[in-house]
Amino acid sequence: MVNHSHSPLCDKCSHINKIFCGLNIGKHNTIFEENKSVNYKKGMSIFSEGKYPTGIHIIHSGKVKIVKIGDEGKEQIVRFAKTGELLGYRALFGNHAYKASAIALNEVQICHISEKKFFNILSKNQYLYLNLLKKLSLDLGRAEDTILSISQKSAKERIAETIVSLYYKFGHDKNNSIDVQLTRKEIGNLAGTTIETTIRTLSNLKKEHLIELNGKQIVVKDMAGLMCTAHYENQ
Amino acid sequence: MVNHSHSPLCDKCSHINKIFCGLNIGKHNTIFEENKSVNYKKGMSIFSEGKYPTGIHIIHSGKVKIVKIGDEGKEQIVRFAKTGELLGYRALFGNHAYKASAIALNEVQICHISEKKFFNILSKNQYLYLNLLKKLSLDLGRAEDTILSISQKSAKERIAETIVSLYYKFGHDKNNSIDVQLTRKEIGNLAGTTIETTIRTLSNLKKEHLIELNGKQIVVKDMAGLMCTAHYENQ
DNA sequence: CGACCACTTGAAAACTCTCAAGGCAAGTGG
DNA sequence: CCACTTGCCTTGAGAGTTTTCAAGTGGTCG
Repeated sequence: MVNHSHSPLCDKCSHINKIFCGLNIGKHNTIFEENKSVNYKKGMSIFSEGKYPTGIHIIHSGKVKIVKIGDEGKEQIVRFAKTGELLGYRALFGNHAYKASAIALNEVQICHISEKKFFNILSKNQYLYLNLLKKLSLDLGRAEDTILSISQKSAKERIAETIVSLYYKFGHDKNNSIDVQLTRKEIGNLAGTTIETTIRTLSNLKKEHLIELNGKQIVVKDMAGLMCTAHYENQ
Repeated sequence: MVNHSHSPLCDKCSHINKIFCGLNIGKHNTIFEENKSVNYKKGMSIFSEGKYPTGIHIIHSGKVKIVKIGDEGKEQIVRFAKTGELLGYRALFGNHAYKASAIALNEVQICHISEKKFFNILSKNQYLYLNLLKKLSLDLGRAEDTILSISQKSAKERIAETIVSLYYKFGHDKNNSIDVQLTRKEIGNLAGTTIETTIRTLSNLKKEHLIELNGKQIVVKDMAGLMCTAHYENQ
């Protein structure tokens, strides 16, 4: 299933990773030189809900969805992560099993740092703590925004909001086509609704000339209108 | 509005606060001796969405709800905090305005530590970082659980789940009466539903002999049944 | 070509919300 | 002490949204 490649060595991560960016070059090498990156194909899981963490993961390249499984096996996306982000540190700090799974959305390369090594690095680089605290704070803030949205907004508002979020999270090309490919089902569960409602709503947004749809590609035609529809407040 | 009392000195916090519990006695004094505790009456806000933090707050005693305000001014409770917990550190670490408000649920005493002093303490007590990371990790996990619940569960399931959560968060007396008084509206918005649906659902749960209602007092009569109704999985 | 998967559409059913009205208890002012 | 106000709780009924179920399309892959 998993392809262990001996190159590239993951000192490359040091350049793409915001959280580790302050480490000096010498230290970089000691962190990453022994680590191998691991490749995951679309749909493969990087870690799974219920398992125990053995360290942290750094996304060398690619996009990942963090999902939880509900009672009837229905998947719920709680977050995305992309190149340069850390995964799995929450379970490590919380000292418990993973409470969600990480699934590759496309071809993903992951570097793994063992728990021991990670805490060792932490103890020597205090600002890393601050970076992690900041990251967790932002994630928690976003999660709470999501709670607010799902609780109080209509399906249409939530889907419009979801599109805006995806636009900012994953970026877009010069045509404003969002740089991520999700199924209708995934968009629906991001917005906390069913696939049918998602399809109907996307259709409506298209009719209102707010977006354009080309298969899985979503093109934002009228960001202001979308934000207005979403009652979007936060960046 | 606010009653500044010069006693008790807040070194008392050191005993009730899990996050600061490892500080040695000498350091305790330097942290807390200059701080005054502030009293808040029920309904008063300790800090408000949109304002900028000047430090962190420690709940010396009492119960607090963390709320966000939705588009139409509708309140959404995203979290509770009680005696011994820290408030407002997220905005501090994230380096942004408060994204939610903290409202006293009953008589609350709060100690405030300035930003400067707080970071100073942090820099000298590395394990504090770990405690905070752990706390944030758990909060994020809980927020994501909430997202899952609100997205996938019915109103009845969510209200049953809310009762179970309140039971564990705030504790209960020997009769299994939950140790917090919330309005129907607050319970509803915790569960992500309206006051009417909340009332009807609580009624149904009572008819099914899962709970007993005495005004705002909720007594758990059949925890197993409640958990089953809620499809409750996590502690 | 057939199987499969994702997408789409329609119609009915179910759930939840909204609106309206009334009850009850506590607090206020005459 | 009583009328009045206020806030919270409760119930009913209809409206509205969203889900569910069913059916069908289109594209891809072996």
